[in-house]
Amino acid sequence: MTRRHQQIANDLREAISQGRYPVGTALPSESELATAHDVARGTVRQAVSTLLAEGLIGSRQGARRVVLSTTPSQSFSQLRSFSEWAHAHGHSAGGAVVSSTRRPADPEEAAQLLLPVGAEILHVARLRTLDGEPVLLERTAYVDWIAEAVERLADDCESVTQGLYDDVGLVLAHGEHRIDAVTAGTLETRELGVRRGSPLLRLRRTTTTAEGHPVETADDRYKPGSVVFAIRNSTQSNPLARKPAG
Amino acid sequence: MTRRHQQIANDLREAISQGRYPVGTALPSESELATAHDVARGTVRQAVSTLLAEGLIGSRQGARRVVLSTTPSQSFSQLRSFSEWAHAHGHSAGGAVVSSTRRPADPEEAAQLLLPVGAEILHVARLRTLDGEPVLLERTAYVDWIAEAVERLADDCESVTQGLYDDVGLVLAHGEHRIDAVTAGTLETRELGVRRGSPLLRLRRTTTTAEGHPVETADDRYKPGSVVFAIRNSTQSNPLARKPAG
DNA sequence: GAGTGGTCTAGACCACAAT
DNA sequence: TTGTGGTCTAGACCACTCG
Repeated sequence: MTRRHQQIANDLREAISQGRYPVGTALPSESELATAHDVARGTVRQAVSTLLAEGLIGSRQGARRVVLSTTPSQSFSQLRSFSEWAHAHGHSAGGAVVSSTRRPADPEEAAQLLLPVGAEILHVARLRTLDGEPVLLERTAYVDWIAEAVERLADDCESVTQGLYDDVGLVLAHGEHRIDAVTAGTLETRELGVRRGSPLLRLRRTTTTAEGHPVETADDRYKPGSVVFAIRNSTQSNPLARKPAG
Repeated sequence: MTRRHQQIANDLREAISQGRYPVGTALPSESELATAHDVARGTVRQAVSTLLAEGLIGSRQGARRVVLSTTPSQSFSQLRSFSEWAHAHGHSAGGAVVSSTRRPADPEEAAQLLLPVGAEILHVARLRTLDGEPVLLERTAYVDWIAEAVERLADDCESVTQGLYDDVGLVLAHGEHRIDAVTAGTLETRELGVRRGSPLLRLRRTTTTAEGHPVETADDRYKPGSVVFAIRNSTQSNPLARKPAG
């Protein structure tokens, strides 16, 4: 079932990406859109608010909404799942488990997963490839109630997210991400084929279910030049934060 | 004037950050909040939708809203302005102009600023310090209609954003950011005091006015260990995108 | 001053979750 | 079955922008 506000948002998104409203131009007014789609004004407002949150348009009281960008941002699942993201861009994704061990959580992992220090977790290191090229080394700590399902996955499983959904119906709904740069260590030097000491883009993330229960916390290190992270923000919606390192 | 929905959002944000609703617990229902604040249900929904966008809470049809995090994210102005961010964290910010020249825009700058290649821009390199320590080398290209105001700023101007607002009333409203990792070059080696070839966190950003007119495009390179970028996202709101490098 | 988006109300019905 | 959030309506008033 597509809701009316979704339909209106889709229509606008498509019109923008097709160039009917170039960057800098104004969108039709709320009342015009309401009349055109035969809905109440509130429904139109709900539709444009999603485009606002996506950073596609800007809004100011008294003036018509303005197009800021023509390229929509990606879905959460694409951000979370390496393979889903790769496929959406026409690349093939691969993966291989480097190591898989159960051990007590270190203080950092315990804090991220809301567990007591020393609680048992499953630690998995995976090498991910894009079109056969290694681009990413991923170290993940899983909470124990999902550990068995993770261990049942094939070593070269292409999509961990999909595998866990198929097996136990797990749906990941929220994520917290921290991005910084680090130096390649011994493991990255060997697995990613980079020089020792070269820069890597690091993404640390903790993912939770819809109820807010932590499932995994990961440390992903990207080979330089392979991936860029992009954010649009504004006075009206601000997802990105700069933090002191720690 | 604080709107009623803002007041409700502030109350909830404060209650969450004070631990009245720990991570994982449920918020009161919409109708309870509506009764408690003596407003219509729509007003409550507007309030909780801002917390949803901030990633503080999660929401599912049929179940009460759940607290995901107790730490609010920062404002857009803090992200844009290095000095404002520093002050909010109890640090002192400094700056010094390394170079300032007018020259034709290169293809990358022209594309970001929606200018023809070769149009004149003002290029400024600045070293930014945190508590006296150099942490960031910033190269910015400004469009010509703001160039004179930028040149009027003091060389050790602490906040460029504030200076431009005071001088010509410029307000920056939207930003697009791309994050990756690069290797320190000659200039960074000298100014940031890092070893040649060491990793730097790079943030490239383009900022526009509320109307969507580009004002500046910058390339900021952070000393490793000085800052981390953080993002919260979910199936319900997704600001961050992963892009193939290019 | 006319038009626009921002706020707010008071209702209605539906889809989904919990029990 | 009951309660919850999600959708939608039809109106009202206000703050702001722009010609």
